[in-house]
Parts: sequence; structure tokens; C-alpha cells
Amino acid sequence: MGQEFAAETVYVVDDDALIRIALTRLLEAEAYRVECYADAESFLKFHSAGAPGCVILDVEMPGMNGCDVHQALLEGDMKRQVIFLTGHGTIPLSVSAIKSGAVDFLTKPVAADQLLDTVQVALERDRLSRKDTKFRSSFQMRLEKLTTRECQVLLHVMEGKMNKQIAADLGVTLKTIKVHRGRAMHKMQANSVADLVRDWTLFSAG
Amino acid sequence: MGQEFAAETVYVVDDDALIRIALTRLLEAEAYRVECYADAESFLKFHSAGAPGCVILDVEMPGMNGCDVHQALLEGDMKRQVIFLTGHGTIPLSVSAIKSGAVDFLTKPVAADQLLDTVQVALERDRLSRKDTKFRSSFQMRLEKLTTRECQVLLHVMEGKMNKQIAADLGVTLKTIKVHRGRAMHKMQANSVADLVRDWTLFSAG
DNA sequence: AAGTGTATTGGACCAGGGTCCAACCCCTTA
DNA sequence: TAAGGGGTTGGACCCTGGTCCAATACACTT
Repeated sequence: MGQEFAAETVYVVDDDALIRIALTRLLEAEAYRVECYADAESFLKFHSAGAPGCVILDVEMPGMNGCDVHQALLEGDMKRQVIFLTGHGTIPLSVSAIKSGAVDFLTKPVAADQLLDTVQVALERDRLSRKDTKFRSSFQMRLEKLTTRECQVLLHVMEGKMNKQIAADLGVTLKTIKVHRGRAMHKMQANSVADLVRDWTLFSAG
Repeated sequence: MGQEFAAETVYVVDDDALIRIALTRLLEAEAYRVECYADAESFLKFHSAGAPGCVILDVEMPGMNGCDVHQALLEGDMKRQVIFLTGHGTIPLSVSAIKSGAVDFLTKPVAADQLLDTVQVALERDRLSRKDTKFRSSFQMRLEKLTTRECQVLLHVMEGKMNKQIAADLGVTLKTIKVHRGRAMHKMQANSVADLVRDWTLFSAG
């Protein structure tokens, strides 16, 4: 089996074969890997959700339309960056799409340059999103290894409290806090309070 | 002079007097404070940019149009939340507006409920934005009080380095670092490394 | 030339943090 | 009942951090 080395794929979902062919030519000329689907259902079913890339989505299609697909993608684990392409869109539809996180909402006929620019933006957002997801799940996994007590202690550490204060708040002795704190920091793979607070803050804020 | 106690104001900018009257009635019935302007220029000139609230902006107006106003507002210090209201908008226009941070892009005629909901969202976003701006400028002011050396030291503290390492990196003695670090923490009004890292991270990430 | 602010260094002292040792209690599971 | 894990405690030791004291050197301004 051929192995694709993190090649970024542009998925094209459109019921119009001419559009699929035109987009494929345009995108492959730019050295993108292209994968076409003629309807929403088979795209959702067969495309590899975890692969890096983005999707160009027609709005008007028989069966599921583009907006339905977007909603379905949003409910999944991996965020798939979406570019809408439509012949008969409306303003409320486009506004709703962008508010839901679509990269752009383009109207046919679309200029080649504009489409390619948008694809670049989408792929860049996909990279950032992937990085963020990776950090987030990594942090979550470390967090879940903590016992209740260790988590309580770290929450106090996050607030800048001293071991003495934490001990008083939790009603245990100083030595106990030191042990929990040490074990918790180790589990979180944090070499310093700064590391812990930075990661925790980014995790909570994002 | 009457003092308005942080009353939230809904600014209405539309060249159609009938629309201004209708919106004023609708919004005042919900106990909002309303301020009307017949053209973009006088709105930008005379409305109090720092006051809490949001603006309902007509797109098609003689002189500056609504999108121009949005751009002008974005370049100012205070972010003013914008709701677009248009009779003849286009999809690219609406997409560009939302991508630039507009709360919504509504089309005339608009349902009263929808408008009021949108105003609520805009005011909530205004509150959050104000809170963020306040935090950000406060942090910036504290940051600017630091000397070059103190800032260098804090950057190393942010990375979780020990005083010993910082001293080696900067080519000075341990004692010197301790002095700078203490003074810098005091200037930043940070009672602990946790406070410092949390604020600094939020400042950088936002 | 005097004054101010910044950067630097020294010593000394105390408080706090981290980690090694070992031990006990309680609860759940095998 | 026995084993294991989590929570707890104690002591000892060393490193680190924070702050008090005081002092020197340099650059810029008045």
C-alpha cells in the first residue's frame, strides 16, 4: 500500500462533473492532491477525516446539501476546514456559514486566483487547527492521569498559592502537599511552575 | 450635566428617517438607550467612541457606506461591535463583513425578534471586548515600566528557568538576577510566578 | 560638575520547594 | 483474607528564592 507522507488533500464535493473536473485540473496544476466526491453522503462516509487538508463544498446538491455537511463535520472530532462554493447562495446562508467557521463562501463563477488563495488560507488554518488539537489532547491525557487530590493541589498552584496555604486550604500537612505537588508536576510533564501555568492557561483559554 | 452610568447605547446609522424612527421605537421599548445618525460621517465624528454599546449600520448610504465605517472603526482604539442592516447587500459583502468581525449582516425587512437577539449578542461581545481591552492596556502599562534588563530576566522566568540559569545566560551573577527579578515582579504587580505567567500568556495569546 | 537612573555586586539570613528515606490508614479488588 | 492503590504523615537534607543591609560603575541630564 502506498503511504502518503502528510500530503495535504483538497477534497472536492460537487454534483456537477464539469466543476469537479475543472477544479481538479486547477488544483493539481498547483501540485495539490485532489479527491472528488459527487455527493455529500459518500464524502462523509469515505474521506479520511484525520488527513490534513481542506474541502471545497458545493451548497446545492441533491440529498444532503453543503450546509448539512458542514454541521456534520463540526460535530466530529477533527475540524475539517470548509470552503463553500455556490451558484445560488443567499446572504443569510453565507453569514451563517462564516459564523460557523467556514473559511470562505465563494460564488460561481469563481476566479481561479481567488479560489487558490482561499485554499491556501484553508490549509494554513488546518495546520494551526491540527497543532492546537494535538496540544489539547496531549494536555487532556496528562490531566486525566492525575488523582483527585493531585488535581486539587495543582489548581491551587495555578493560583500562585504557597504549599503552606494549600495545606491549610485542604486541611492536610505541608509535607503531604509537597508529595502530591511533586507527583502531579511529574505526571503533567511540567519542569516548572511556568510550564504548568502556561499550558494550563492556553488549554483553558483556547 | 447628566451623567450616564455605563448605560449601553445602541447607535443607529441610516439615511432613511423611517428606519431610524422604527428602530428607535423598537429598541427603546426594550429599555435600550438609542442614538441616531443620518449619515456615516457625523456618526464617526460625534458618537462617543469609548461608550459601551453597539451600532446598527446601514450599508447603502450616500457618502461613506457602512463597510467604510466598519473599516474606520476597526482602525480606532476601541472596538465597536457592528450589526449590518441592508436592503441590497451581496454575498461577498456579507462574507467580508463577518470575516472582519461584524456581529451579523441582516437584510431588510428584518424580524424584530431577530434584530433584538442580535443586539443582545453584540452588547455581550462588547462587554467581553471591553474587559479584554482593559486587561490588555493595564498589562501593557505595567510592562512598559520595566527596564530592559528586568524584561530580559522576566522572559527567562517565563520559560521556567532558575535564577542560576538566567544568571549564566545573561552573564551576570546570581545576586543581580534576584534583585532584577524582585523589582520586575513588583512592577508587574505579580504576587507569584503563576500570576505572571498566566497574565503574560493571555496577553500574548489573545 | 553635580545629580539621577540603571546596572551591577557582595554578604547574610530566613522562608520555601524538591526529593530522598520510611511508614500508616482506608478502600476496592482479586 | 490478601494484595494493591490512593491518600496521608514524618524526618532529613539540600537547593532555591526573596529580602534586608550596603556599595561601585556608567551614562545621561541639568
